[in-house]
Order: sequence, then structure tokens, then C-alpha cells
Amino acid sequence: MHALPEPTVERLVQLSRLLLDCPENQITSAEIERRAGWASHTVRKDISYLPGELSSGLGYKVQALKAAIDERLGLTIQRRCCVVGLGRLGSAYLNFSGFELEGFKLVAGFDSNINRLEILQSRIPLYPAFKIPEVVQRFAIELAILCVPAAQAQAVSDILVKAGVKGLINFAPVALSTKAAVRNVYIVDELRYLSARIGNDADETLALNGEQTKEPL
Amino acid sequence: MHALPEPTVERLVQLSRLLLDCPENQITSAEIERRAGWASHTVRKDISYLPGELSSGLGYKVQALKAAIDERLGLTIQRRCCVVGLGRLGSAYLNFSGFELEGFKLVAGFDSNINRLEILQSRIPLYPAFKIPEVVQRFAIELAILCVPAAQAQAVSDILVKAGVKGLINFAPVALSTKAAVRNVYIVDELRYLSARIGNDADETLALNGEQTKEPL
DNA sequence: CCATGTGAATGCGTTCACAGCC
DNA sequence: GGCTGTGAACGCATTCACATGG
Repeated sequence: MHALPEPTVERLVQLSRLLLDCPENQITSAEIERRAGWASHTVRKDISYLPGELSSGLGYKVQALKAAIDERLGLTIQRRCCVVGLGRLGSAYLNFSGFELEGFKLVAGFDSNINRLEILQSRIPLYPAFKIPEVVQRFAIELAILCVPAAQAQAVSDILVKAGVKGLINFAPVALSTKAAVRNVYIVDELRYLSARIGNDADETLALNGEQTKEPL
Repeated sequence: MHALPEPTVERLVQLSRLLLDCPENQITSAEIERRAGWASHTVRKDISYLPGELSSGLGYKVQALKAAIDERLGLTIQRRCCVVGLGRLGSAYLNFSGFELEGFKLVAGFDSNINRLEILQSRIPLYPAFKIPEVVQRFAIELAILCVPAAQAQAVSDILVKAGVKGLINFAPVALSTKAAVRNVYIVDELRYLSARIGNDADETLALNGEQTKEPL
């Protein structure tokens, strides 16, 4: 079995979720195109990498398709994760309830500020940062949502990875150097990227009165 | 002036920020490789798309390089943005202080829950959701950070875009259908993607393709 | 020598076009 | 007929190798 192309993995990850709230039993590649925006032949090509009999005359069997994707991508395993850094962003994710639904289990929150641990109320157990090695090992935590300030991100990531964490979502604007898998999510870069995309169309003007009348969607 | 390759834009966006906290005057492509993780020839190729004399014997001139990137990508314009949906995630970003530093101005927060508007304290002016068209037009808001529940994301995005918003960061797990530029950030998909990458220790089917080969810490 | 810059080669994902099957 | 599945063609970004400049 060969490695999947990187972009294919990315699309299949999304497709798997998309199939979650898909009430029908069958779905065609054309319908997936409509819902997700990828060309139908791209969808078919992606799916063709998966093993098994997934189609039946008029489309793919939703259950079987989702199962095949999850199986192939290793998404059937329930992974334990933690949130590190319980500022506004970290505690937002600490209280996010969408993890369990999709096979993740949030089992710990960490912060170096003891006061903060006492103030925060959460269903999830909270620990001081110095307990990261112990707790990560004890619960076999594999994934971490890293919400600490940029200055500490590299050091904290080192501790996490040493303790056994294999994947990180990094919200700080630093390029982590680590053997773990990393996904960077920095909102300012996202804004900058959007800025680049929308270009310098009609700027300068402070839109005094009339406002440009936009055509409907 | 030709369009830049998509991946180049993405790297230059990050490079521009990386140069922000770069105290030196000169930087070589090899040093950028060390800090950002891209091969030095990739860096040079990316930079070669930019106009102007950016190098001088022993590396690039940091100021000039950053200026050239920002100019080319349209990052010199200060864009106004807003946060829509002031739940935990939305209010976390509402209080994030990193926007101004990098040329963005957060000028409004919106939520449909009037109570919430009264409870939240923020330096940023808050408005009820029904005022989105008015406020977006009045302040010429171009970018929106969309933190509303999935069920409302499409409808709210329609209103924003109709009012003049040109780019959206979407935190909800839905594929928005819109003419605006969109960046999707859904944390569960990020976790799933990491899951796929780290596999099950026994399972090397996904064979991390080169990608992030970092040298040891 | 150092490091940049760039045409040319390579490799990889996308797109195409059509064969196969329900 | 409609839809999937896939080898083959294509196009684009990456990578290479070497010419150029301080």
C-alpha cells in the first residue's frame, strides 16, 4: 500500500467529517463536489486510493466510504489530547465540546499559572505545567493543543514531545523545531494571507456615503 | 507582473512575519532555512519573484526584503477587520492584541445575543448582529473572523460578504459557498490530520513524505 | 569563496478521456 | 444512461546545477 499524496490526505480528512452529517446512504462524486468544492474527478481519484468496494451503481456507500477513509488514515483510534496554556484561547478550546464526537478525548489542561488553574472551572482535569511529563505519560497523551505565548512555545513543545506527544497544533507565531508532527494556526498569518488574496482593489477611499452597491450573490 | 505560485505566497506571508523579529540587518537564505524549515533554494526561488535589489554580497537586506514582500503581497495596506460571534473563541480573538502590530485594525465585534454584548468588556466596540451591514459599510471592514456556530456560518457569511467583506477566516466545520476569500480553521480537522500523520506506531502506510525534515534540536 | 539568481530538469498532483459496470 | 475507476497527458512547483556578482 503506497503513501497517499499529501493533498489527498488533507481532502480525505475533511471528507470524512463531511460524511458524518450526511443523512443519505449514497452519495455521488458530483454531490461531494457541490458540498465541498473539489472537482468530482479529484474526489474520485482520491477515493480510488482507498481499498474495498465503496461504490454501487449510483454513488458511494456513505458508511463504507467513511469507514474506509478512517481506517486508511488511522482515524479509528481514539486519541487522547491536552490543551497547554489556558489563556483565553486555550480555555476556549478546553471548553469546546466537539472533540468526543469525532474520536478525540481531551484529558488534561496545563498552565504554569497556579492561580489560573484554581479560577478556571472545567470538566477537564487541570494540572500545573511542571506535571506535564508525568501526566502525559500516565494518560498516554498523543496530541497537544499548544496555546502558550510565542516565547515559551519551543520550550514547552520540547517537554511535551519528550514526554511522548506525537502531534502538536501550534497557535504561536514560531516555527517549532521538533520531530513531532506540527500544524501551525496563526490567525495573523491567516489575515495576511487573505490580504494578499484580495489584493489592493479599491482601497484608500474611506467609503464616505453611498457605499459601493454590491451585486447579490 | 505575473501571479506568484500559491505555495510561494504562503511562504512569503510567513517570511514577512519572521523578518519582523529579526534584529540583524542581513540574513542569508541558509539562515532562513534554519529558522523556517524551507530549503534554501526554495527560499531563493521565492524571493527571486520579487522586484528590486534585495541582496548584497552576504545575504538579503532584511528591511528591504520585508518591504518588498509586503509591497508585492499588498500587505502595506492597513485592513480593518471584525470578529463575528463572541463565544469563547470569538472573545478570545476579540481580546488578542497582536493585530495592530502587523497592520490589521480590529474595529468591531458582533453577536446576536444582546446579553452577551453587555456582559463582555472590550476595548473594541461591540454591536448586535443585525447591525452588520451598517457597521461593515461605515468602517469599510474588509476582513472578518467568523466564530459563529456551524449552523449559522453560511448565512452570516452571506450577510458579511454582501456588506463588503472580502475575506473570511472561518472557524466552523462547513465549506462556505461565497465569492470572498476564505481560510478554514477547524481544530478537529487539524487533530484528525495529525492523527493521520502519526499513524499507529505499527502502521507506516502514510510514510511521512519528506516534508518537515528538521535537524535535531 | 561566499551567497544569490535562474534556466532547465525533475517529480508529483491534477486533469482528462474513456473503459467498465451497475 | 449515469457514475465510477484509472492509465495517460498535462501543468506547475520543487529541485538542481551552474553562471554571476560582491
